[in-house]
Amino acid sequence: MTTEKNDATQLQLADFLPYKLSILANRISYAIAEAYSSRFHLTIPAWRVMAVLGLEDNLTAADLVSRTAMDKVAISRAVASLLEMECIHRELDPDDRRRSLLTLTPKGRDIYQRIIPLARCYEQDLLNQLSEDDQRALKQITNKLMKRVQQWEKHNVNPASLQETQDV
Amino acid sequence: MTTEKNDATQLQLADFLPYKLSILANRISYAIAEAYSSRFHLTIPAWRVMAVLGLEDNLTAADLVSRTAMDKVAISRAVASLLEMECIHRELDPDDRRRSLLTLTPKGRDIYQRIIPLARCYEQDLLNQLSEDDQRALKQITNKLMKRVQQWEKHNVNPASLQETQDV
DNA sequence: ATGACAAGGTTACATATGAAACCATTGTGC
DNA sequence: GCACAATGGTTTCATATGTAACCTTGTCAT
Repeated sequence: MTTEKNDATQLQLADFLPYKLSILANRISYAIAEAYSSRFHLTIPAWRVMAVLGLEDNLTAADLVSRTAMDKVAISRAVASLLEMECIHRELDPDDRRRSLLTLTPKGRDIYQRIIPLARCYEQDLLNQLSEDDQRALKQITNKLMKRVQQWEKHNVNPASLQETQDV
Repeated sequence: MTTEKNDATQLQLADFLPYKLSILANRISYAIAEAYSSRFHLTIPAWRVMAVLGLEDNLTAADLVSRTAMDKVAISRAVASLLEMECIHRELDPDDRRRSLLTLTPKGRDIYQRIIPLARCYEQDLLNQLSEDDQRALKQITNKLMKRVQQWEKHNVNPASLQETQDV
């Protein structure tokens, strides 16, 4: 381990938290996606839509947007592909014909229920690397970081100008 | 907070660790990228290349691949755009004319040194949300998780088949 | 009613990305 | 030396993604 200079004018990418998180998260997501895409030909967005519909029926595309943090174009495309695969069923909302209500088909539910244990298996394997304390800590830490990022986005400013607003 | 069923046949996306990490990391990266791309017109891959070259001169594209976890096509494109912006300089390696050696230009180094504090500011703002203990814990946790993901990739198998090999 | 504007979704376009084919150079076996 | 494999990098092509334009249906004030 060569201890590089770590002053303000240097930056070791491998020690830079945002970089580390990005690499870690992408590799985890990619590994899991590999598992279910090879078995069920689902993309990540399509799987996320199914995951939400597995918990709640008769959702609109807008509901999916708010529950998945994906934009509406991605939802639209994921829905289109799931319709073609006959994993979900769509019908117009009689009360508002701009909306359509989405539900898993039996086939979709079957696939859903086969992916769940797969996904949980990966997650559990990761959690098994951590002590109980670590698991609790990780949960708290990600929540804190997420809250802060949301503040960045809400205020649409850089952290320097936020440094006083710890109390928001 | 409606406490949903949390048995093996259901999955609350918002509580699914890989999903949370993915959303968190992407939003952090995006926010930071927004800051330097708007100021300096750099993409994420281009910035990563500069970050590495800021620490070490005369690297080849292959060196960049191994130091950034990006594939060689991404490196090639980032290098091309940085050359056009005159942020880096390229010369053939006299010992092996397949290789070329990359170095920041004065202009590139200037931009580099203006991005560093910006990047550190965001990172520090995130770390400021955490206690000292949390910061240490996060570092350990990400290291542990990363090691495990590398095992997944190395063995090219799903975690079920790895569960005995905690000792690798 | 009716015209302006908002909401739900889809389509079109421009850009980003990755896998595989490719070109040039170097190393290797004979 | 000379075929042939391996290495370093770039280009091509097919796919993925985001932004903006768009179409349809609803809402609201007049």
